[in-house]
Amino acid sequence: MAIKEKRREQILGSALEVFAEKGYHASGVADILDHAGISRGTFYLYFESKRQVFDELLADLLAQVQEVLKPIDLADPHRTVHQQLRDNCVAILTRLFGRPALARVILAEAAGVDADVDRRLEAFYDEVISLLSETLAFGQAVGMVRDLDPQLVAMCIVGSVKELIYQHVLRDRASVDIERLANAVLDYNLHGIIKARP
Amino acid sequence: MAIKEKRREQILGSALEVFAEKGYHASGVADILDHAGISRGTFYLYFESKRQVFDELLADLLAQVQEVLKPIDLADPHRTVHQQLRDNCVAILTRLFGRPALARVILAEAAGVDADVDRRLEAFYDEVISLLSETLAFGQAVGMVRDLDPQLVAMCIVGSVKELIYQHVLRDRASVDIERLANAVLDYNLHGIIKARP
Amino acid sequence: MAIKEKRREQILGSALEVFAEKGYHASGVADILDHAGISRGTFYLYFESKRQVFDELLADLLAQVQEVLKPIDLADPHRTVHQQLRDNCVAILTRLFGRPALARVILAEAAGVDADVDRRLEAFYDEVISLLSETLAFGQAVGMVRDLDPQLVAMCIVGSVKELIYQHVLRDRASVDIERLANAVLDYNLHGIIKARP
Amino acid sequence: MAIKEKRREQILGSALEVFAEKGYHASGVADILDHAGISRGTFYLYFESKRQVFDELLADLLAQVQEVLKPIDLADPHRTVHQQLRDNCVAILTRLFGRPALARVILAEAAGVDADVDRRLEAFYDEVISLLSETLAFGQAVGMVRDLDPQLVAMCIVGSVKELIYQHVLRDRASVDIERLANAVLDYNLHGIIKARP
DNA sequence: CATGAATGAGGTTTCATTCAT
DNA sequence: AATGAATGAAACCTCATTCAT
Repeated sequence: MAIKEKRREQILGSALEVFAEKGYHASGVADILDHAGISRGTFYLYFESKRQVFDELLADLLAQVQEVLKPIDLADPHRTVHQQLRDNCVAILTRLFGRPALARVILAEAAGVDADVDRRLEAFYDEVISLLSETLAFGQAVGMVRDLDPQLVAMCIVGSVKELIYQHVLRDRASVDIERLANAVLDYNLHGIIKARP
Repeated sequence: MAIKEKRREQILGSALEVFAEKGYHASGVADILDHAGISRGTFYLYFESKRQVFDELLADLLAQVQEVLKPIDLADPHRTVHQQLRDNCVAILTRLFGRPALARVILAEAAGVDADVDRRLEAFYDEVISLLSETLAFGQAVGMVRDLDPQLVAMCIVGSVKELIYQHVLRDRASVDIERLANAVLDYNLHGIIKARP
Repeated sequence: MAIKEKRREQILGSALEVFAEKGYHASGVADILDHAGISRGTFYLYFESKRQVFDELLADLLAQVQEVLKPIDLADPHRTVHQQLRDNCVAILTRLFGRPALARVILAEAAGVDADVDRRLEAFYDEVISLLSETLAFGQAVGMVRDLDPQLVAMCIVGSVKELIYQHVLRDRASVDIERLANAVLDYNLHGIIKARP
Repeated sequence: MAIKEKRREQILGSALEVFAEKGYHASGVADILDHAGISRGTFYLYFESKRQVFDELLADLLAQVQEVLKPIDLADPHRTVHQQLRDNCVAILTRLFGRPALARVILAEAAGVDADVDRRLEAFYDEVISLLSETLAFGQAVGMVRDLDPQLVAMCIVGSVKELIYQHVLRDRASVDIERLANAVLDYNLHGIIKARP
């Protein structure tokens, strides 16, 4: 049993690296096979198709991202809202830069794989945007957040984070200063770019 | 002469719609053929390969986007900086929402088509980010822009705009209120989300 | 009328050069068109197919060769048999080296074009071999020719001449010493290679 | 291991027969597939292209011919020069008539397949002619061979043998009297056709 | 007579998946 | 459980031929 699970993991790991390296369409089943050091037959003993492997990977990846995002608790006595936001930023950046392959696949390769995959990605981002949107609306209700369209701004926030990570994973800079990035994206999102009139 | 150019346009148009509809990999040359109402041979009379069609489309699309972006002129006596920024926003949104297929292809389908295409996209965004980054740095020099990392924030801005558009074309809402979107994304980028302490 | 015939000749000429240059299969109709400076439609106004052009060329070529070969007349009071043989050799070499393209096509490109063409070539060589064979048999009857199998030796003779020409056209040596070649092939065929015991 | 080699041989064998039967250009990969009783995919598992199959065949065939040709040893105490020549003739005729498809491909189908193939054929015949030419020159030096141009006569000899074989495989006469052919071609080449004056 | 854009059958090649061992 | 040779549907592309202008 455990051995079976191990094989699956091994194959998934190989697939992740291969997909991250060459993209889904440019990667043949043979590439995954070579990377994992197994034979064609074995692959289909554990997975139904190349597509299914990708599906499973994607589910994993999305779960990892979601796992890291913690809702903001205005009443938390130990950490200010700003600290919580910053922790969230650091956490997600840490996780994604800790597994650049993961980030590459989710941000650069997933789109365009398949109509199904596209729908799942869409659903995922929908959820993240919804969450953010609600958080923003709540922030408005308590007077912390400016007068803005929560839905639209939620999209913008998601986009700003995605692009920041995407641009850094793309150039696979091994060493990214996560703190600096977190501060930058947080500050940008909170205060914008214009210097306020004194 | 003119007829030849027309055919090319017709094929490119069909290809654009087909790629937007089904994605690059899921679209066969046959799909483009059917859509354009021409035969295999005709296609290869005008293009060398499916890949070349995509290349040409992409170049077109990127050019259209770049064409619309106007550098900010601080000394313009007729339009304030804010107006210029807003004009840019409206212009790019108008162009992309006016051709949703275009937006879909550039934002959702292009990545993962090919290593070459990926490089070209990367180069394109590099350029946009560089431009923005320089503009921000200049803004800082004249005291309009806050203390921030121009490079990183440029990425964030690009991401926020991309995602906003992406989310709207994805759900192909025929009627988008461009004014509202432009105002939202501009306001977000200028002032962030947090209500300033009075 | 005359103009029509001229066009045909022009196309045939172009086809001959193109086929000689690149071979039948490697030459597209387009190559012939380009060489002749005419358009696709025009070509099919004068010929039914690429194949038909080749057929016509081949017929032409074979006719030219046959035209040159004169039967040996033992009773000719003006020229000895040896002179007649030598004249034949010189004549055929002159004609073929005068039109190297022609020689290339008949010797190197014709085989393998088509089952039909193969049959026609076969028939042509059959005829030449038969003629030679009969001449040899007659030569034996009058005591000039050694005891040998006329049919087999006819084949050998044809082969020796073909190869000699083939090897020279292949390397398209512009200047071939026809006299020397004629003497060599004639001497070889008459006396063989072994020095007779004195 | 052995099984893989066997498949290759099987495919090569089928290809040889198909090419011999219909010629290179008239044969599709499908014909080879049908003949071998395998599927498209299997073919491309063992060969990169139809062209490569032909290349390999041709190399094989040329090697077989070359393998059979033994240089003449004037000092051989066991076999006279005449015997050695005759053995060579018998050997090459035996090998080629033993595999008529081989002979057909090498003599009738190879020319015109491709510029590359043409070059390889040319190189092959060059070598054979060179060898023969040197042998003739040596024969002259020791006084066995008449006064003749070794290069040209070498071409003639090659041509005579080629044509003899070609004419016989073309009509695929299953039963050829190799002894008779060998004697005929040898006698022809040694002594020519003219009865020596007593 | 001439044109050249259009055609489409047919060829080659790829690759995810199966199955006998 | 594992293997890897075999499969064949489906993709891409070419080019001799046609036909509307």
